[in-house]
Amino acid sequence: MNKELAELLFPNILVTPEELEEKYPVRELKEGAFVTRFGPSPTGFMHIGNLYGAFISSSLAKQSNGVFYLRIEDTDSKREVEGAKELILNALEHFQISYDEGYSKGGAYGPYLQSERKEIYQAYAKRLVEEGKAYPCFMTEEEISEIREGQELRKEMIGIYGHYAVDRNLSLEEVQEHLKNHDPYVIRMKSPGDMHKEIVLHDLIKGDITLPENVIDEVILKKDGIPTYHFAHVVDDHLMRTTHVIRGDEWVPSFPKHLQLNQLLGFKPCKYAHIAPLTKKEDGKIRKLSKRKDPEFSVDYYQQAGIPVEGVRLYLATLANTNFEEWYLQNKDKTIADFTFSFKKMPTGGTLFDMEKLNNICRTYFSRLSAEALYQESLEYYEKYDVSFADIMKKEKERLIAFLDIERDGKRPRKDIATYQDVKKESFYIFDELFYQEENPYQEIKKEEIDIPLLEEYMMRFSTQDSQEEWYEKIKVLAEESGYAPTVKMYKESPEEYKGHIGDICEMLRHVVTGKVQTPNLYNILNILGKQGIEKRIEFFKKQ
RNA sequence: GGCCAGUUGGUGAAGUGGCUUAACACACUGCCCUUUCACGGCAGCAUUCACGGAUUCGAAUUCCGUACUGGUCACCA
Repeated sequence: MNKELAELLFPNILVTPEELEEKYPVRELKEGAFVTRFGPSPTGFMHIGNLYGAFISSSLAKQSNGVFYLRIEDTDSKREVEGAKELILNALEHFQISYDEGYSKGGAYGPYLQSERKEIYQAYAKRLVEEGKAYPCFMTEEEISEIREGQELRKEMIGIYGHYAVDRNLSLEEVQEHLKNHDPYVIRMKSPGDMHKEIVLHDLIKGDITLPENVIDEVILKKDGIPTYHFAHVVDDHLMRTTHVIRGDEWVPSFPKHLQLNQLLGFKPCKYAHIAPLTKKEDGKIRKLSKRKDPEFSVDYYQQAGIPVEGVRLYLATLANTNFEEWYLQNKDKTIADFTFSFKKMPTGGTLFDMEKLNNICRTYFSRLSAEALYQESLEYYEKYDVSFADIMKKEKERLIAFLDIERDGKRPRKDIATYQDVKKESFYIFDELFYQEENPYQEIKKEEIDIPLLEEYMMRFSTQDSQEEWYEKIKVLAEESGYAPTVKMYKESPEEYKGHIGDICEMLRHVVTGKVQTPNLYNILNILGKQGIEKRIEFFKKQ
């Protein structure tokens, strides 16, 4: 009778599970190779949390010479957002997370778009019905919510199970009757579970977690014949021969369902690793990053803000494995690809996403870059987000690179740049067309403290031919002649004897020439600007 | 409310019975170096690991209870 029921429900499904098993054979991979996947649903933009999961999954596959694939989980047409699939693709590409097979790329285990796999899911659903492990349920939403209310009132477990599963044993005739009336229905699994029994999830990150056995007759096929996440996950990850399911830990509570589904279908379950969600602090409370509420965590925010791809990747790596940061700091010439990630070093609790930390990582990253590389990367950014500055960059390439190259030697590179935006912020004063356009370039400094005649005297002696030592020597002489201490030490010993010290002269020069309190080595900057350039700045300053 | 997990400094965290008078990084403070700032170096920043009890010669690390935080209980993923 189950056979007849299955035919009644799925008359058009001819493909059998056996054929599918054959079509998608077990992958021939080396021992220890991971097959992982990224399974986003196309419901809007990608956010950093999604990227985090993709990053971990791909890293694990790559380092084990396995396979990482992209599967689009679009089983909810109501929530699907147009263009979201492209957003996912773009984000993966931008953050250099490549996949071996998957949506838009193809592969032997496709299709990788769940909406195109309807037949496959139904083949397995049909088999389950045949074996009496699943059944059509014609309950209406009203009936179900009525049951729920009663359950809440009696403090019972909520859901369709046991005697609440009234359609479990519908006769063939009753089903036919419903079908004749075109009553909508879903397919539910017939749970063999026992509420009082427990199962264990051997989670690769969190360790063993004991959970109650599933007893709920979970919906596996919705009324439109499309599977729920639970069913699609079990069928797909089996057929696509996934070895390790890496997903957010919000899935832990539904693991018993997945286990049971695997058993019902006769599959060997994958290994599971549930990663802790990225969280943020809001009003003093910690909560999971949400796609809907936190657009500032959207992946293109980072692009716009000029945060380098590698900086984000490095930060994701430090979050993913708690020992990564130390390793990276100690291995200055290595990259992420050289690091081996392990489940053991993944955080078990929620991880707070810290922009300041990201910032710092980017600083370190930029400090290791050559001036030329920094120039190229920034140029790409500005060509997209600030064309006029990109033009200046191209026109004044040598000048900018000379500037970026200051103090960029191996041992103690400067760390003033955290984003591409900082390139402009830190360098604008070397370009006349930017500097003189500023509304008030001297905001940061106290004008009355500048000794203009002294600076003018200094310019009489200035020469771009001077070496740094000669340059410094000239200032020293000037200091002595004009009542400034030639060394800071001397000034500190008897401050009342001097107007100030040599550092003050340097500072005045810096202020007038750049309008900034903080710059890289002044000697280099003066040389980039040239004698005329500096004189022009002094004249300009006098007019302010 | 049921079930599950987590709780170490301002922050992220290392740590799974003695090597911990708690690593490392960020932030902060002070000093040093330096032509200023920055960079860098040094030092300071939890005598204590949510709280209470138990086990033990010995616990941040094991067990029990309490509190708090988070996750989850859809024909969403």
